[in-house]
Amino acid sequence: MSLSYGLLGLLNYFPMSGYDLKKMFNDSINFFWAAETSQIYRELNGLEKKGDIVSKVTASAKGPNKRVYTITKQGKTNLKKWLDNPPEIIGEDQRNAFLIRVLHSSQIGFKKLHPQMEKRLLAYQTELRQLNIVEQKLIHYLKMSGQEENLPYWEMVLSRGRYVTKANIAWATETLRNLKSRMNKDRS
Amino acid sequence: MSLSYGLLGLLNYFPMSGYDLKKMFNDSINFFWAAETSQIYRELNGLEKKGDIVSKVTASAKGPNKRVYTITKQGKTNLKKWLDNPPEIIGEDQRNAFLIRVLHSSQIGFKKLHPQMEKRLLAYQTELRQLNIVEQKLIHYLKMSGQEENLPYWEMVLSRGRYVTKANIAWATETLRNLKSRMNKDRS
DNA sequence: GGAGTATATTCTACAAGTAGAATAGCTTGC
DNA sequence: GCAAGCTATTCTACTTGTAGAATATACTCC
Repeated sequence: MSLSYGLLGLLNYFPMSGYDLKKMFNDSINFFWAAETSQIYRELNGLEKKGDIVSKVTASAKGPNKRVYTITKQGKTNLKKWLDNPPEIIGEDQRNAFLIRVLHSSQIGFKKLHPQMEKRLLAYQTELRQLNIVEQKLIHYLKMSGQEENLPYWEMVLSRGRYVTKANIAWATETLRNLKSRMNKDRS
Repeated sequence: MSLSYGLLGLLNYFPMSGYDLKKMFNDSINFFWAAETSQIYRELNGLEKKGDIVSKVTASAKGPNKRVYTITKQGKTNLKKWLDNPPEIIGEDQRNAFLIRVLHSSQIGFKKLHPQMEKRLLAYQTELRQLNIVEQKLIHYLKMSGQEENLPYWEMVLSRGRYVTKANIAWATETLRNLKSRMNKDRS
């Protein structure tokens, strides 16, 4: 549900093929919602069947023909309706496989958890740098397509990414200190 | 995969029925991994078929017979093996339906996003309070079952919850200010 | 003109998650 | 004794996500 509206919202910027959409998706929504290519195409099929988008095969500038999807009037209405009617409990999945590992790490001990946490910290730091790169790309996208009105909303989402990533960095840093001091105690 | 090891790790504390497990899960892993009852039972079937756990029907203290699952030697080995061999990229899903809404909210405008954000802030604040309650419950669980060695790991996970929830609170607070000032500009 | 790369979509199979109904035993209180 | 409520598990149907193979066109550089 959320994914298909995420895609529909992007198609509301301008018509795109599945391929284009996937690329745009990778630089944007993908930061808070993962999706394989095959799933994106499946969602597009669903949206077309539903009547929220229509498609037309068009020559590509540099490749085989592509199927370009355009949002319909119904699609625009449905997008707004969805945005305007959030469920009582808005899903915010905290699904996090790493935390399951941490939780059960008494089975391997502080010493073996430490390098895993170090790796995680590096990943968080990379993520933070990525956010800045993505921001530049997005501003470019939006200006190119006369979508500046969307900029503030993208900034809100990016800001959230920074807050949470920084929190993760702070946590990992503190936990590494904690792990190290516990490792030293174990030795004594 | 992650879920089944999450459950296996809990069963490593002491034998439990699916029902008990679900209750314990709700007060712990559920904070960073959601699962329906039906899914937990399905995972238990899978784990038993695989040989990581065995079950035995036992009289219940206050209800119908229950099927109590016990981790096997193989299960303990597999749990450790899983913990000791994290994938190169450890999954940390940021799947967040609310951010998809924010991203596309130019379609409804700042004014309609504001109350949604307020609601979200309240949810974050509740979450923070919940973490403290859960912490007390968990300490109780662990002490009751002589699992104090696991306490530091639970504390790490809870600490992460606090960091991220506080980050969300800070973000929502800032964004609400932002939305309000933009709403005022719109009026002019 | 051939190899490599980017473009572009489809397909299959399976795993995991969602949602809730259905069934049924046992206890407690009236 | 029976209704309410907790205990306990199973079942069905469906949706979404994961993973990657397969197919094919077109451009680019050598």
